[in-house]
Amino acid sequence: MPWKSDHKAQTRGKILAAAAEAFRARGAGGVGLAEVMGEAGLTHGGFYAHFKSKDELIAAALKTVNDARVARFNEVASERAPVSGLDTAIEVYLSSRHREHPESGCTIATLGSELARGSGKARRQIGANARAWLDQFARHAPAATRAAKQRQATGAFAAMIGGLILARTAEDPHESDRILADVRTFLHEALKQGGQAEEVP
Amino acid sequence: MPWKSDHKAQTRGKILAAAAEAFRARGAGGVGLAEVMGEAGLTHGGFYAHFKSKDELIAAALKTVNDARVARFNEVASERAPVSGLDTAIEVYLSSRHREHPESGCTIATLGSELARGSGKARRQIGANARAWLDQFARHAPAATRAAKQRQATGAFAAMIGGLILARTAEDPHESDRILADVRTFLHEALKQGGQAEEVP
DNA sequence: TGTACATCAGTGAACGCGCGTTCACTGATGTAC
DNA sequence: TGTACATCAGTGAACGCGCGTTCACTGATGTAC
Repeated sequence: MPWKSDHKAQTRGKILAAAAEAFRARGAGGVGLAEVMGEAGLTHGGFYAHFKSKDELIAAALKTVNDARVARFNEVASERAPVSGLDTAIEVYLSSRHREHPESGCTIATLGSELARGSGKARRQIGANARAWLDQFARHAPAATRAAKQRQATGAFAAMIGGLILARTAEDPHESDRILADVRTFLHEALKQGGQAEEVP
Repeated sequence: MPWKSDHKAQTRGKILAAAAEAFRARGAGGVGLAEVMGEAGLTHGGFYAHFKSKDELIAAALKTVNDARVARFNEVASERAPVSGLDTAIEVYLSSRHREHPESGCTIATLGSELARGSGKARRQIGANARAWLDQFARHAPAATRAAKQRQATGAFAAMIGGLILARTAEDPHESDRILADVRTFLHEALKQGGQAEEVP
């Protein structure tokens, strides 16, 4: 064959990386394919040799980036025991570093609302990304029962997503820092005190 | 004068109402001015007799709709005492009704991530909307001190926003209902048990 | 070892379309006589 | 009361632009002789 056997796969990887970064930074509807291809060092015409449509690119980029993020979190969370993995996630997620770098951050906080309005592959994948995190967080939640773990994971992830979005809407840096700190404290306390004992039918 | 004195103000109101609905349903970037004007019963050419730019329309629609929502919540919350206003907000916000009607719902959950990326009047207004809710919720939070009220308001609002977004990304209705229920329970317990006593320095 | 070839990843012009914005105009209306 | 007029809210064609997608092509490459 005229090109190295992994050449096309490598190019595809470059496109996916450029897409994942650009879409998170400026929204899926806010970034054109020409821009993504340009950032991958290519011209826009070659796009359809790699993906069937923009929708498919968004879905593939979401999956690639989320699988890597979930795997990395799993490693970090396992290392830090006996601190609960969920408490670790809260610290990393609700940090000024994450707030300032949407392009390398959580896909739900940046693209959740936009993609939930759609109906194609990207819509399905953002749902899968959310479910992957809920499952992962439930596995690392401090509560005793399966149902209580799931409740802690869902409540905490919801507050992380909303807290990050709130912090990003605030223009005053002090207000934004205050929001992140308040949600962190709120969540650590809620996980310490509640949800272990009773079942809600 | 050739038209009734409030005629133009009424038309402006129709445009604002159509805009607020369309932008929340399909995103600010996902709706054209021609569509907004059409839904207001007008042609697109007349737009600039009412607003200087699309950015200004978005900002004005965000403000109109949020002022009304905050005022309405304040009434409902005051009626329902001694149940805390924050607990009332949680029930209404994290409902299937709200999940299924983004076009008449919270502007932060639908447009927060998108507009936080911008830099014009719309960006400034979405920040103002968020601050208005945080202040309002803090006023209705059950904790004793000002700082603890603010912490409860911020944590709860963050979880409401993220919970609603998570519920909207889920395609399975049962999973979506489960998410809403779990965040509601998580928040009611957190507000019952935590945050009243100690100060975090 | 050197050359001719077939492959196919990548190029760049072109498509129809909808966008935000501008502008010359039209025609329904309240006022003045 | 009836008519002529001035106003200005609203119309609709036009602008330049960027979008997603298509397609005829080009030229760098590994293989065969």
